[in-house]
Amino acid sequence: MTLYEDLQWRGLIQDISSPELIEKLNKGGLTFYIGTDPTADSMHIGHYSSFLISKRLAKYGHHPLLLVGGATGLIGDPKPDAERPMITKEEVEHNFKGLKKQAEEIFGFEVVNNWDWTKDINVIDFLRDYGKYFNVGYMLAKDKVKSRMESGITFAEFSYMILQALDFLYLYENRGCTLQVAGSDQWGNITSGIELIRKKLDKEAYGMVMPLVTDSNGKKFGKTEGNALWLDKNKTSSYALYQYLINLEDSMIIKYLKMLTFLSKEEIEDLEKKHNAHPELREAHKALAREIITDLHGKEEYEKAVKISECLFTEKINELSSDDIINNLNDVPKFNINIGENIVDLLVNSQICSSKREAREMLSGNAISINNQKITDLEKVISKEDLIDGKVMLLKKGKKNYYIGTID
RNA sequence: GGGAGGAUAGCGAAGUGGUCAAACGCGGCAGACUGUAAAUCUGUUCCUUCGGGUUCUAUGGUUCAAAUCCAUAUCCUCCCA
Repeated sequence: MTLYEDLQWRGLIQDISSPELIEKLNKGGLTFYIGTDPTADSMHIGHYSSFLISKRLAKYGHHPLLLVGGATGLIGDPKPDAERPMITKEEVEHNFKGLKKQAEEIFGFEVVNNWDWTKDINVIDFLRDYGKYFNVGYMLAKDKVKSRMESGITFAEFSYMILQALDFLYLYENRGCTLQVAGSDQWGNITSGIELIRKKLDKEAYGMVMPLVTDSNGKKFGKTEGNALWLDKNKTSSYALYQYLINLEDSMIIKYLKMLTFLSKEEIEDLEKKHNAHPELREAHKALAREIITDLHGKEEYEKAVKISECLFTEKINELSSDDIINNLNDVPKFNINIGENIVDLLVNSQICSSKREAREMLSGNAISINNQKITDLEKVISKEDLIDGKVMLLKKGKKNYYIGTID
């Protein structure tokens, strides 16, 4: 199977700028880049899904450059709905450092920063050297700009595409980079860069975009409400990641395996058969979790996550000793126990519930259990009897949120 | 600079003097069913010492009573210059 066929089979190609690219991809030897802006100090699982392409292409003999936008992060890529809030330069710098380190650790390729070649361009040069190549009509026709004409868009964000085009031009001229890869929402920005290169240098550059990874409801992969799934294991534990992956909906799991792992066609087809025969065994889910967590955090972390999950979600849970809990479940969220405290106060103080009202609601709704025993008594007071071996407490909220209580 | 319109809970959006802690939809959370899945159904979704308390951009005002009326400010959108 050629590279292009492989990418196609995995569902990773939404669009390419020219059919010539197919042959170039299959031949190898291209320098290409994929970028992101430092809007947070850690990447999340969404970044992983798109940046993974760098490893795929590298395997076939291409040269990846990872761009973290220290300059573009200060401006903000227009979102379809609303203007981004400005973040401070210090914040961007802080975020940049975090992302750079992560990108190097996880993907292992060179990281470049567009701040380096953008910071010294003055306004006049910017307008003459780049602005002169952009027709406003062309810019207005871009989807992202169009969708913002009603809700409003500032000149800063409007100009974003010029900055990104300039990046591509710079990398083309200075690093021999002829291809930019990104998620499909970047299509407009990529074509701007291709146009700029064509107009200024009379040279052909290429673009390729991947479809956004979404679930059956069109929701972005990795977007759990509230907290993102960070790649930094101190922000999102391997266990939390494992739980997320193992709980993905069945109908999407094969698609995810293709897009997010390096498993071969044969291996995935085999998993598909197993999955269809016995979906409740979640073999495909487990394979996905294994591949991703091992790649991100390493084998040990993965095994730990499996172990914790097995302890908590099988019959084993009733046989756990306090030592088992302390030694094995260290990725499970913790809280402090005060003997003599009312159960409602405990839930609020430990931030398991956000208010007493909610805590009472949970209790009366059968949602709370201690050491696997349902608690419904609002007046319950925590005593030594509630601790396993007098040391720890295993508290569960809902069906799958575990917390471990310890005494100081 | 002139004119018009707007700002309501996480989001979208009703409400234009009391019956408003504020309809409805989405999202969230929980329960049932299951397989730690999806779909579906049910409940819930400001805080509370369960008496009540604090909310509808902000500040002042009118009124027995304000999300609702008035004034000023801030922000946003559109149109004209």
